[in-house]
Amino acid sequence: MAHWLMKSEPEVYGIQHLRQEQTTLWDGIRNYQARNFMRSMAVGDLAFFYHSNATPPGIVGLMEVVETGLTDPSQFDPTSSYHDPKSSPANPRWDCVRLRYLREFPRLLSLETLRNTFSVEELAVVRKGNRLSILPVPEPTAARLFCLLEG
DNA sequence: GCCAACGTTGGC
DNA sequence: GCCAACGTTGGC
Repeated sequence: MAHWLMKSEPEVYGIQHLRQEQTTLWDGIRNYQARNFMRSMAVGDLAFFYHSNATPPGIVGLMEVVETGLTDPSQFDPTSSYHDPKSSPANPRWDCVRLRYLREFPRLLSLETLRNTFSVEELAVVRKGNRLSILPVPEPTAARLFCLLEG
């Protein structure tokens, strides 16, 4: 069982939206590296929900991967801002996964605290200018995150 | 609003 | 295949 960090802007889709819906398709990922990380996810993996473009940015909750290998439907939708004209149902290029709400942490764990706690090797999100919206979290780092978030 | 980081595109 | 131009992400 692996751990991940997944970013979303709270004003677009935040942890509160997921708590209301309980499950969601994590669609709209249009970066090959992030897509490939989604492709290597397995059912039962856990993902830290990270609020980006927030004040302050940081980890706010926990999700579980409940379905993998899904084709992102928004790539075929001409009215969607995620529409990809180079993609077709016969040749889809973007995947997504389905996630389930697990819980919200009692306090946000800010990027500033993460930077003071982890090196870039331990947690890639602390690297300056990191734009990847989906990142793997090494197991030792995941264990320390749970201590910080719930201890 | 600014800017650093960096992926993508297109000319050659 | 190189590289400049451009666009996007996201912190500050």
